[in-house]
Amino acid sequence: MSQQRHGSTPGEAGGVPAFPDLPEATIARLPEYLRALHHLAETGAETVSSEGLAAAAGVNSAKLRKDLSHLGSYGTRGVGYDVSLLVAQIEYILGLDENRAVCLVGVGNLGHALAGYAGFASRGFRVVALFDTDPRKVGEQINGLTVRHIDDLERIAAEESIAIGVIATPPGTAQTVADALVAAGVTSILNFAPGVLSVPSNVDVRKVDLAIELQILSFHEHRKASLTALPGGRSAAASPDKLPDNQKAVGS
Amino acid sequence: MSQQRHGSTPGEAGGVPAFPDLPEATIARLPEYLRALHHLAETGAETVSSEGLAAAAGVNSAKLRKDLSHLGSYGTRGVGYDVSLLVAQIEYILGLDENRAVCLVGVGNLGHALAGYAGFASRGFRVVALFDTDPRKVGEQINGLTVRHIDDLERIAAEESIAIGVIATPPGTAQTVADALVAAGVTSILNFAPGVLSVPSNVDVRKVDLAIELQILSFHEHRKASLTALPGGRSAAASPDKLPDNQKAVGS
DNA sequence: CGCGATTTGTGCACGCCTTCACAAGCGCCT
DNA sequence: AGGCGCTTGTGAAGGCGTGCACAAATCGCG
Ligand SMILES: NC(=O)c1ccc[n+]([C@@H]2O[C@H](COP(=O)([O-])OP(=O)(O)OC[C@H]3O[C@@H](n4cnc5c(N)ncnc54)[C@H](O)[C@@H]3O)[C@@H](O)[C@H]2O)c1
Ligand SMILES: NC(=O)c1ccc[n+]([C@@H]2O[C@H](COP(=O)([O-])OP(=O)(O)OC[C@H]3O[C@@H](n4cnc5c(N)ncnc54)[C@H](O)[C@@H]3O)[C@@H](O)[C@H]2O)c1
Repeated sequence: MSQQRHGSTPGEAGGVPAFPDLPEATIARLPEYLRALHHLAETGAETVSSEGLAAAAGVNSAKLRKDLSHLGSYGTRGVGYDVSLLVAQIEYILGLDENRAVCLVGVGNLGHALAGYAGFASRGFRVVALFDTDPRKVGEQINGLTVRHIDDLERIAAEESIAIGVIATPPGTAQTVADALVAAGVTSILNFAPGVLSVPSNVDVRKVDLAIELQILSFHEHRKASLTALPGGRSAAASPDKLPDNQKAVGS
Repeated sequence: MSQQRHGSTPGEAGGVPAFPDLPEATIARLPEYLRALHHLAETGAETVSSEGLAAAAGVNSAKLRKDLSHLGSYGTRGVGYDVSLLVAQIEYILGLDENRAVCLVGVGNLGHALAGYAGFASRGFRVVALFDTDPRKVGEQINGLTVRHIDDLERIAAEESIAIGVIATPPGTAQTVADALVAAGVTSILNFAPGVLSVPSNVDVRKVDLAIELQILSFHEHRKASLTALPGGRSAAASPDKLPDNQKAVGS
């Protein structure tokens, strides 16, 4: 896609793993590997083979090995990967050891659910602030956090060093909120409102759109239906796949 | 306007547009085009240029044209695309004219928000049933729907011809729920629980994982930080991009 | 100490996707 | 009618990602 291209930086010493520029597709899969590894660690496993980890993460083992090789991983031939070492490696690469501060804007239906979600904390993030404009919402306590007015965004973002913002407001106000986040120094945005955000090139935006996911599924339903309706179309037995075709990475 | 190439099924007559097999990347973008088109239609526009629509959808105009060409679209050179015609085309391809029935399993924090989400209905779907196992939840009314016990899934799914199921239960029960959905005849699943689902090959699964999205953003934060810290790294001015790099498609 | 079993890391080929660049088509204006 | 400007549709090229297949490395055991 766009940025990387610090290509070499040959002045970097060989000891510390510097900063590899991984393929987008790879970094999109690392979180899945990480989750699988945590699960394995809980079961007491100390090492995993690429085959085993790949199965747990739902990918091809060759792909997994190539992904891990990109981050100069330490596996042992004949044995596999050291689980805790690999966890540490991936967490480092993803920057999860920094326990990043996240703020959430829009405490409505969806925002309320997100604010109470335990998955944030357990996966390396701290929700440190909630914002809304609705005077009935401002002041409300959710999960130990007080909902603030969005006018306080800039001040609080600076105080808490917030780098990531989540937008859960109606579509019409999403761009305004995004602008406010950017002005407050946020450089990564996760957007739940349908629509395209325009932000400076140094800001990353990822989007989650429920309806899009459903529509993609709907397409496949449509396709499946038209296949079985066709005389030439082989029935279900025709599918020669190995994996239940998902979104690739995403990247989606 | 030739448009053939739905590969096989040569017995197909030329009149009806048959069923083109679109690239995955293309179908992942169609919903975004559709949303942009609806927005344009509201503003009264009757036609759009590929440039204009591409901007509204946040993609490259060449990519948009190629995508539309795949579905044998009706554009007019020198003029652009007829908005309402294109809307109809895309809705047909995505199968949205069938107003598909969707069920939601797991009416907790997240499920409650989803059940009340208006975006389902406005984008081509009907939420026709809610399921849970918690006796305190079963019987509850949400948005005009009664929460049913999951044991009723099979019966209701058959009655309502439910083809799409949404999973919003804890991760530990997601596989069980998926199995139940499959047994009930559901062939498309949208999964919000972290983890990998295993399903028959004729069932499509898409996954939405908040934490993964955040972790990908975290990676980019990490990368950006290490760039500015590096002596050789050009500052923000170095980025030569045109679009704020997002997840691709696909991919999710 | 050597051998075989096992598993990683990767060179390579292939296919998909993206992007450029431009000819062909269309409407409008003169 | 003719020409001109605009926009689509697409051929071609390049890049990226995937998966195969295998050589290299490591361990355990005899
Ligand atoms: N509810 C869902 O399940 C769901 C699912 C997918 C996507 N979404 C999307 O997520 C967004 C939120 O959905 P919702 O159902 O929670 O809507 P909602 O109306 O319940 O909540 C929106 C909240 O945003 C607040 N808000 C409005 N403008 C604001 C501003 N400028 N700054 C700060 N806060 C502001 C409102 O006061 C309200 O509390 C919408 O864009 C929706 O399309 C929702
Ligand atoms: N809350 C969020 O914002 C959020 C965000 C991202 C992902 N998730 C994921 O979504 C899922 C749901 O999250 P939540 O916060 O709503 O959890 P929750 O505990 O609030 O809700 C889970 C619901 O599922 C029901 N349930 C449990 N087992 C069931 C079964 N076998 N059949 C039917 N229903 C069953 C429970 O009774 C409960 O009502 C989790 O997997 C979570 O990781 C949640």
